[in-house]
Amino acid sequence: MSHVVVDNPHGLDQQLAVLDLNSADGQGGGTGRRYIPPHLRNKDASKNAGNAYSAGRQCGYSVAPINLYSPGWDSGRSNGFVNGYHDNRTNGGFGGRGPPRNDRGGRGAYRGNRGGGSFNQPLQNAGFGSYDNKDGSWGGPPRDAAYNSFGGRSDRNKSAFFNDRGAGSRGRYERGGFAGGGNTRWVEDSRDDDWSKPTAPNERLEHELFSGSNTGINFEKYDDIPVEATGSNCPPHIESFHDVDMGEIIMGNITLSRYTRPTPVQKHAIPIIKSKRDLMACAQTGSGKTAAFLLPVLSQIYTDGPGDALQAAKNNGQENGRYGRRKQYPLSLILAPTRELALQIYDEARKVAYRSRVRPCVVYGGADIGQQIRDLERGCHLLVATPGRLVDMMERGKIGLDYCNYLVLDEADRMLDMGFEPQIRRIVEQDTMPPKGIRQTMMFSATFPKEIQILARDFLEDYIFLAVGRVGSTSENITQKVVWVEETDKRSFLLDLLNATVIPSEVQENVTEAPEKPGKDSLTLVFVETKKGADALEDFLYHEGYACTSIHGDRSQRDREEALHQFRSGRCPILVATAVAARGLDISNVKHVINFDLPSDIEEYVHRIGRTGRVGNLGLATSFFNDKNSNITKDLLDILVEAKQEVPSWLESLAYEHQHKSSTRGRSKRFSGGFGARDYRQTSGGSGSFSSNRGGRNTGGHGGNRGFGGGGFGGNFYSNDGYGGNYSHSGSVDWWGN
DNA sequence: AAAAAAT
Repeated sequence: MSHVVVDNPHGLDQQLAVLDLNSADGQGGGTGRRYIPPHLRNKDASKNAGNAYSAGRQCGYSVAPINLYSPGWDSGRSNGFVNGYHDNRTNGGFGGRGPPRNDRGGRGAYRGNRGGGSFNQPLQNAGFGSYDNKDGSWGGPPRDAAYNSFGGRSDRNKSAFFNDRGAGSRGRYERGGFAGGGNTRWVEDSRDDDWSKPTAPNERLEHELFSGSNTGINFEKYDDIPVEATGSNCPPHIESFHDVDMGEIIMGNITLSRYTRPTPVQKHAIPIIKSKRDLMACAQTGSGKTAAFLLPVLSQIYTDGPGDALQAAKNNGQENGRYGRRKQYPLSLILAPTRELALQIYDEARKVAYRSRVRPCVVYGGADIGQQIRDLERGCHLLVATPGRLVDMMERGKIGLDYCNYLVLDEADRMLDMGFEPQIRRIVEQDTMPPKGIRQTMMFSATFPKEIQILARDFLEDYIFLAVGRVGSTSENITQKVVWVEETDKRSFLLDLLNATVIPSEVQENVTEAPEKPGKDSLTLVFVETKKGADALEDFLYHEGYACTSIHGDRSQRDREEALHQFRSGRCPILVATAVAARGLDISNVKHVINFDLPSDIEEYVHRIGRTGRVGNLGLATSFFNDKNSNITKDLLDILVEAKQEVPSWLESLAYEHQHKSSTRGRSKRFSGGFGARDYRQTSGGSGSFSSNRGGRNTGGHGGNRGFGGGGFGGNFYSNDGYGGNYSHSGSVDWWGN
């Protein structure tokens, strides 16, 4: 880890270059047009049409709505603001974290970890301690009383007081058809048989969970997001959370979360899930999809109670004597690709589970498994997990999926991409999980390539396919800039960029902090391609005096979480990250995403820039482009055009050249490009050239696989045959030129 | 020649 402190004097030319990105763009001479600041771009409503695929495109499925929901029931709609996203949840959720670590000191600490492999810097309650607290509740006194004495849910504490100490009373859980009994804690916790009734409030917990999420986002744009639902007997979508009866607890937590209106994906997914249908949804994180499944699933669990799982847990408890409750039988399982995403979902689940008897848990690798086991043993009704660690837990006999009637695969494409398919199949098919048709299964994926289709075929029963237009990524609430920067100039250029912070002069008066010290309201996410590069760049920025931190896969889990926390909280408003942070993470207030290194894969690009401009906010994405990035030229151009962004002329020429040079070349990655979310938008949006542009990847002979894009959706998508096809990893060229 | 994820 050498600190290459580049001597960057912030030369005048550089500054000018940044302040006028157009002239900086390049080499090619720049595009010579005005730079439209993000806050102005959006005013042009006429540009809005961009991302709509035609809702009219039908896929051959009759949609015969069932009227399951009485629309009359208080369909009070509110206007304007919707906070219904999982932003901030970490802020809120981890409010109870220990005292903030000193930026600098802290950094020193984990910096050691990365470089040398020495691993012992004491990090106070970072990372694990944090979600230790989360549940301090149930079985006993909170573990980390100092930080979060009542960390757990009030109700749990309550029941702990009432029962744990006083020898559990009851047994009467009848709802699921069981006479309860015995004195396992399980039973104690369900001393009130009715899971649909809220438990006692707990101010402290309430504050911890809900105080942070107050983004007040103007949501108007969301009404434009196209959603298409196909499948037999698709229930009608809702317009208000009140249009479907989710019960007292859910409605209370919706209110506490300040969700006023459902997002598009929620409008559709909630009634589908509530009517017990399987679901395959193409939607991005940031579209509100976490709540879209958590709300109805938990609502259903509250209504139905624990059912057989209670008995199972009891038996288990008896078998294990006083060490009972060894094995937990979650009623619901959510699988996610990355640890951070799992945590994020878990944090959201805690909110939705507030004042309920449902106890959410999260397990993932890189953290002390013993601690996670102990957490599980306090009860686990809803489990959020990364696949590897869950398999581990199952093999250790800590988790039984016998009663897991709700299964959610989040970011399914990403999970497959990361090679989790064996683990996923192990979990879903080769264990004790109820079969499809019995359990209810929901899959979420940004793309819908063949691999996902097969998974859907195998895991889902008579499902509804939901396609939600992309919210953040390539839509117009993100201003995308591509700038030609040679490798050697990247650092100084970055500094200039950070200093300029692209705060348009028109709004300078509203900016309270100096641009070079972006406050919590303007976070900057800098992506690099390698872990080494992340370390090096962070060191560089650090020496240049920026409050920054970094995240990548070689850092300890604790450091990753801490870094994320520092970033989210605004203490380190600059985060240098590898691909680990590209997907799924929902961090509010990311105003600027900088692709210090462009990825080789356009989907990765889309995911990255999607970290900004979230939930209706405006964002800026700046990408450094040079010779090394020729492989992404064409795709990048497509994206820019599609999102109605300015296209540097040099990029255009390059794309043209490149296309000629490599017309026979295949595309990278299995399905990264094939029909990304953008495809399904775009193809039906009328850009006929789009699919053909994308070349031999998966278009050939495969119309049917293109989701609902290329017109072939109806065909072999639902049928179990017809997969044969050209999904070969045909010659690809990646970032390294492989 | 990367990254991610169970250890």
